[in-house]
Amino acid sequence: MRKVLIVEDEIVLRNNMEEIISLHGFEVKSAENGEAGLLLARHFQPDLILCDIKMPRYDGFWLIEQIRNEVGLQSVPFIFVSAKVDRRDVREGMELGADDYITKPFTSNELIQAINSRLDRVKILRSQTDAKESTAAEEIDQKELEKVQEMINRLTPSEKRILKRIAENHSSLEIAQELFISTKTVENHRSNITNKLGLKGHLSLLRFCLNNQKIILG
Amino acid sequence: MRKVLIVEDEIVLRNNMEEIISLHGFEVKSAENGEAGLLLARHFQPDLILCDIKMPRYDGFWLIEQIRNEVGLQSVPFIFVSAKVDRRDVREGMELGADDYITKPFTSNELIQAINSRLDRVKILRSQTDAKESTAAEEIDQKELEKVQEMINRLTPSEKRILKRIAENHSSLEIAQELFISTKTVENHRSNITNKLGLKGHLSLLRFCLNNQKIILG
DNA sequence: GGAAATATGGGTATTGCTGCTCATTTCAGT
DNA sequence: ACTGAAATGAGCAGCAATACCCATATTTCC
Repeated sequence: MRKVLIVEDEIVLRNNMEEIISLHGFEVKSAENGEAGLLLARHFQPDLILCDIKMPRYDGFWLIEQIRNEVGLQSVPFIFVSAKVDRRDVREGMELGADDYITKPFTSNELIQAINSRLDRVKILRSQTDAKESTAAEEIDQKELEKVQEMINRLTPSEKRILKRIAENHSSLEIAQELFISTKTVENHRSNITNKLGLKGHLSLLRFCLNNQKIILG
Repeated sequence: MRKVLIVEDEIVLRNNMEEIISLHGFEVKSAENGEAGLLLARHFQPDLILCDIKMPRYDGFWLIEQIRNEVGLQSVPFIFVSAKVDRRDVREGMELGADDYITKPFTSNELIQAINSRLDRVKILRSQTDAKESTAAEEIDQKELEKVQEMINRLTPSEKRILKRIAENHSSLEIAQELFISTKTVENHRSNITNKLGLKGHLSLLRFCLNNQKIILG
């Protein structure tokens, strides 16, 4: 389970965020200022940090500088969550190495999607290294591979989003919750994808996705 | 020398940005819309992409989706440079996998610092990868692999026979015909296999087989 | 401004996989 | 011969994926 650390001094907002995030399947811990946040980050080892800026006893700018200078923590995605909407604050936060900057007030939708997109982004950047290993075994059906790739590229953005998640072994219900849309919409997209890929029959799309996992996920 | 790609339709701003960035020691190329940007990105292989949103013939949102879906380009830092200051535009851009979002008008200082902080950030993320996560991930995979192999070996001959055919993407009906037994028998075996492997829920066995195809088939 | 594509949502039905219980036959083992 | 595991087969229930149908917003393109 992905671990999220919240650093926020307002207790109401902190509890609110904790609830939203844990309801979406994350393990959550929180601290109320920068100093406590750093100590907690060291032994909680979160997969992502959400952090306010204005806090007593070392603010968010202080915290991110500590995090980014600490070997074990410097690669953790860091998202500022702040009421400071001033352009200079945003720029300063990003220049200190933040990965995103959300301004208050925000919806739960925005929060969760920000978390997910940063986790996705980091995942891609970390898996970068594996991009060379396509040599012997996978050159069997080079034509097939390209054909599949081309077909996938003809899909619409939403369809691609959903296809990826199917290949990641998520059910329609899970995908619907992840994308904040109804299960029915996901299933409609699945039907359309199935048609566009020229598939037929029960479970054909699921089988296709699991068989072409590597192609779909990149 | 670091390579920067600019995708921007306004010619004045484009030239302006080109000048600023190249004066700071980067190699710069530019395109005037999303489609041209994608083609240029493919053979220029930039270290970072700056991109406007509002453009004729495929906008910035389109471009980032193409970039993020293309194996060779998906890890390139991508910064939106846009006059669209609406909150929803910013959120959409970040959710599509952008690494930063600068609103116009901006100073040359802001531009250069944004470029440098993203290049720094990506460098940290990439170096962290090679250090620990690849080896740790491989060890986990190795353990998982042995665990799976052992579980499979505890199955009876008939169960193994059926498991292989499931991994080969055959349906219960097909397996039944291949082995000259009734579909019901195949399904009974499937249930038993699912139990022995500690799986639960709908389609769990099918997903397991397609995910562990290589282990099961040898 | 109008047409087309896309995204979203609903309804209904079918198919195939899974979870249970049960029964019968075959065959190996101390 | 008796025990127990394995293989075969069936009935019944539930669930997820697919295949159709439909409607309505929004966006995009010309």
